[in-house]
Amino acid sequence: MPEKLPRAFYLQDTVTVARALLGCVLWRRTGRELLAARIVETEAYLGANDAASHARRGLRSDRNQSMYLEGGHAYVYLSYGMHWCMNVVCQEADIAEAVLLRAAIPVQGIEAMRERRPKAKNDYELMNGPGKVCAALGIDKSCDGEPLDGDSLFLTGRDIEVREQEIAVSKRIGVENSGDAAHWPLRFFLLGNRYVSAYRHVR
DNA sequence: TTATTGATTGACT
DNA sequence: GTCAATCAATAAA
Repeated sequence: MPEKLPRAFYLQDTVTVARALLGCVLWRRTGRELLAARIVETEAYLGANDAASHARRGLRSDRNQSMYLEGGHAYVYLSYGMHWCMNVVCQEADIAEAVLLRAAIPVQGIEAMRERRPKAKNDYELMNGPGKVCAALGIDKSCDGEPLDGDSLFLTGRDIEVREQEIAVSKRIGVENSGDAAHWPLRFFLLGNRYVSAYRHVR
């Protein structure tokens, strides 16, 4: 079992964390199952000054309060009233920056993932979207605010090499109505990787 | 108080 | 390409 990422990892610049998370592995234990997924797509959300963030203008609510935790915790919220999405919280407490996990490759427990994602017709559809990552791994409200070095939810470092030139950058998805922030280059993914979301647009 | 809007997904034309 | 599902947060009234 690789080492869990240390707390200091999450206190780096949030864009640095978003890039560094590519290739890292997210682990989820539910009962006797231990599931693992390699992250291949992330998006950075930069707190109060980011119009696309749930914490824009310093907004606080029951939903987003875990964004204000110290780096190294999970922020899990319900998207469109239906789908859970998971963020990795960054920065010190009260700085609401986070990285959305948008896509991953199955590493362990793929059969359990297929059961949780019956609509996936092939392996690259299991977790090629933020709601699908949470569905496949059984991540829901119970994970919100949880530390990322615990027993049921944790992250370990890269188990593959990732060169800087393999990291592609684009604007974020689904935030068109956020003014200038809609165009900020804060989405990061592995170039040409079949498991990323919206693959057809960036092949 | 009511209306609008999503950090999405999947079904359908 | 279009659109509905479904609900919490926010904006508007």
